[in-house]
Amino acid sequence: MADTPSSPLAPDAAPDRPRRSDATRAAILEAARERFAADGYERATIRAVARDAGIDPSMVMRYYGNKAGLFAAASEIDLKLPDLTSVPREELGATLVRHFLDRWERDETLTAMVRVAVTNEAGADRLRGVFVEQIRPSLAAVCAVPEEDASRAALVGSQLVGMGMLRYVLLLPPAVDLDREEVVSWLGPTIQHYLTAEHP
Amino acid sequence: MADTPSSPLAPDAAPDRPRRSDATRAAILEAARERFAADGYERATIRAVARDAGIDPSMVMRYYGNKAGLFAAASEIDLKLPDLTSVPREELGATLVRHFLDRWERDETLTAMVRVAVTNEAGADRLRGVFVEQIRPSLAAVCAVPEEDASRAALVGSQLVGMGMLRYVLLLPPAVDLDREEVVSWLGPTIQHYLTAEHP
DNA sequence: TATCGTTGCCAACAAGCGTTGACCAACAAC
DNA sequence: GTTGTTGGTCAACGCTTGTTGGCAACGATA
Repeated sequence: MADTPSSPLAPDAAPDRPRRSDATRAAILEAARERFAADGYERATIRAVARDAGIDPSMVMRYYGNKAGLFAAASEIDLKLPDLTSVPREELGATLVRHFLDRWERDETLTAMVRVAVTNEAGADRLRGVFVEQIRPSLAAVCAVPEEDASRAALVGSQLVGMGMLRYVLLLPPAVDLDREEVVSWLGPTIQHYLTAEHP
Repeated sequence: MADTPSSPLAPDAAPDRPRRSDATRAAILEAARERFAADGYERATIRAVARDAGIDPSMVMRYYGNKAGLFAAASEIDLKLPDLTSVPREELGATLVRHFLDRWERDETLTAMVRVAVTNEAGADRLRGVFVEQIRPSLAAVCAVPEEDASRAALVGSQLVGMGMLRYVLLLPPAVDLDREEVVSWLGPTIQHYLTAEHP
């Protein structure tokens, strides 16, 4: 469930020499991200991904091993969270909200991750991994009570994920209609509070 | 997609006389809620629901028409939101948070709805319906700026749904580990603010 | 030019799905 | 006691899915 099929190439220590199939691989990944984002894990079929990418389904299998491997590759994500210690303390909340709105709107990876995570255990693992490896450490650096970093990060995450759900996944009209800076000015202080308050 | 198959009984105006099959129907619904909650729409198979209920798959079809009808029946929910106008104004937030934690923990209906809504359009409709018909009107009665009732409700919903996602669906450890009153004392003021602030 | 790994297509497989219709047992009404 | 209705099983259908293996064209290397 967690191996790297890559391709029948050099068995080891091959520092990723460019392959003739790189364009195809990229097309597959892009199609996969779109399908996973639109349909979730089960309804996103390998056949549909292949069709979108303009190739045969068996190519997807060759390059990514199986459906789980395809999702693993398509859901790799680096949130690129900024170094929060160099952000003016009173702008932490707004900065984070803006960053997440950006990340959510740049491509469909986050939507795909959430849609899959909700009904697929491997997807849920992936999302928890993002939380543990990226969100939590980044927030810990500026958390008001260092030993509460996990729960504070969970609170921040709950507000950000919740807005993402309503606005980008469920497409609830009043959430979609909020304009960007409106979201920032509402959620910013909330995040700020979860992060910097000494006590609830 | 939106008819009521019920059963081959009186064609109309039959005020739901008890049927001999009521126990079976209830068993099917309970099994369905569990399966939808655990697996989402696609992976929750009619065969599995029938197995859990101890009957034949074709019974599910007879009583609920098809899979969509089964979900429609299993996802009927009344949040039973209290009349917020009779809640002391400064306790609005805490009251709402407690109510939602209760509702989420009483049975698996909410988890099922969220799990399905994320990958199934009918499920998403259902959840948006709950928002429009139950959450929004209830909150509108106490909204600080009446003409902003939709966006305020979306903000409140985003925080509540987000915590529900992390705590009951994704089972993110630090969100699961928060104890109840801790959640109330963090989210309460947030909800309170979204609801009663004149301005972000 | 001959070789060999790579890229791609095609056809098929086994399994699982939602759904259907025929059929039987128990009950209720007359 | 017969008859019609209801509750339930069984076996099958058509379809889609993930996945596999064989085979042909291509491109670099020798």
